Amino acid sequence: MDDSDRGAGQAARPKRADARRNKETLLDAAAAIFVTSGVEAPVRDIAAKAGVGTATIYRHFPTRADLIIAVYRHQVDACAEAGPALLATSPTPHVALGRWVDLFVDFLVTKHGLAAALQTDNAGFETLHAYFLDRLLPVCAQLLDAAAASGEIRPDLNAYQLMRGVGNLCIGADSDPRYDARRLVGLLVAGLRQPREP
Amino acid sequence: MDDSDRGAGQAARPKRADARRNKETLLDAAAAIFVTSGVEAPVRDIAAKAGVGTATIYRHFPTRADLIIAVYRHQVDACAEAGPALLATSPTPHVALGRWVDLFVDFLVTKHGLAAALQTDNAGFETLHAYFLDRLLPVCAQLLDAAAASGEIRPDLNAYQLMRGVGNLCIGADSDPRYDARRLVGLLVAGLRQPREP
DNA sequence: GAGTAAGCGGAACCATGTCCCGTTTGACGA
DNA sequence: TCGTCAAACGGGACATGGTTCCGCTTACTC
Repeated sequence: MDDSDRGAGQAARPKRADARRNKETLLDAAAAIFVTSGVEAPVRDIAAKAGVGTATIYRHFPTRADLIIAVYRHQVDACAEAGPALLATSPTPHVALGRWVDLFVDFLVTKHGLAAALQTDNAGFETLHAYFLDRLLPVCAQLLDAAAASGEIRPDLNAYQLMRGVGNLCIGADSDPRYDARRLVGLLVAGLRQPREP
Repeated sequence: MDDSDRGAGQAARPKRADARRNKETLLDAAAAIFVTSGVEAPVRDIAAKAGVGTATIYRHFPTRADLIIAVYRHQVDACAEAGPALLATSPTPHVALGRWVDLFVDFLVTKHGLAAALQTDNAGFETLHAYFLDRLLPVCAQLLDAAAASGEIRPDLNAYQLMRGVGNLCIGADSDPRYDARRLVGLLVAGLRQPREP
């Protein structure tokens, strides 16, 4: 599952061995740089760290979003797969939703600048936004529907808005010790709860 | 109250008439550009619109934050002043808090890119962040304290976190019809409510 | 009306994203 | 093993946008 280029899917794999090696090297370099300088680090820095020219980055990852997606794909997948599992093992759907959102928040707040990149309307990041949505929105919707069906929460907020809200709340959560995104997200999810049956 | 340079405070007023005129012109131009291109619009665009050189902008407004603050100062002041008034005229402190937050959200979502600029950690925007905090945090704290004192909400969230949360939720609220920041903020404030006395 | 310094404009400089082009090199058939 | 050649490479060129510098203009003072 970690040799993403080989075989399945419509992704064409590079023919030359050095190309594949460079792609790996770039992924490692990018991951390292993202940790220290955030996901908006200069392209040249990543290229330098990997010991390649800038064009090589663009050849393998046409947009920055492609690079970010490639670096975090496994973790996003893991988050997506955790959804149904949580639903199955949690006492109630609302608890499952809360746990899953916590997972998502933990992922986001540890990736310097990722939450901001997700929400920015700069060109070139729609792909990133779209990827996250594509991968996580169905999971979120499933949890939300289950919680709504059980009557625990008000049924009138769609998954998209919840995901955006959570993502937004995570912006800048690192780099500001006074701000606790988990807390705020917790309040937001609490606000979802059905006041009571009248 | 609209000739901000004259007289009071420690703000030095430009001596020459053309300088004062240019400052006004720049404020008008910036306000117009902000509406169409957002608060991150290129400096050259604003200068061009005002018919001045770029250096003139930097002479009057050393950082972009200074310009943004100058453009929106009146509206921020109005929002700050509305706080105590709402507290006095609303049925309960929690209602006052909700109304005030709505006011703030309405302000933010109509200023393209302002919420994002407030939260970005790019250098040069700390001043902006600081100004908003300086002006609005005390008001928010007053409302929050009143609501906590009345027992309507849990008392353990400070005003800073609330403001950041609200600000964050407003990011990108324009430019995405599927996302309704007012709604999400409403849920957040609802989540603040005391569950019940046990 | 002349002197002077505040203020001005725009060119210059720097950082960064993006693209192009001449060169290198891995893959493969002879 | 060696020759061929297109894939892949590197780094320089270009575009954009923020910031600063410098020679010129002009509003104020006397």
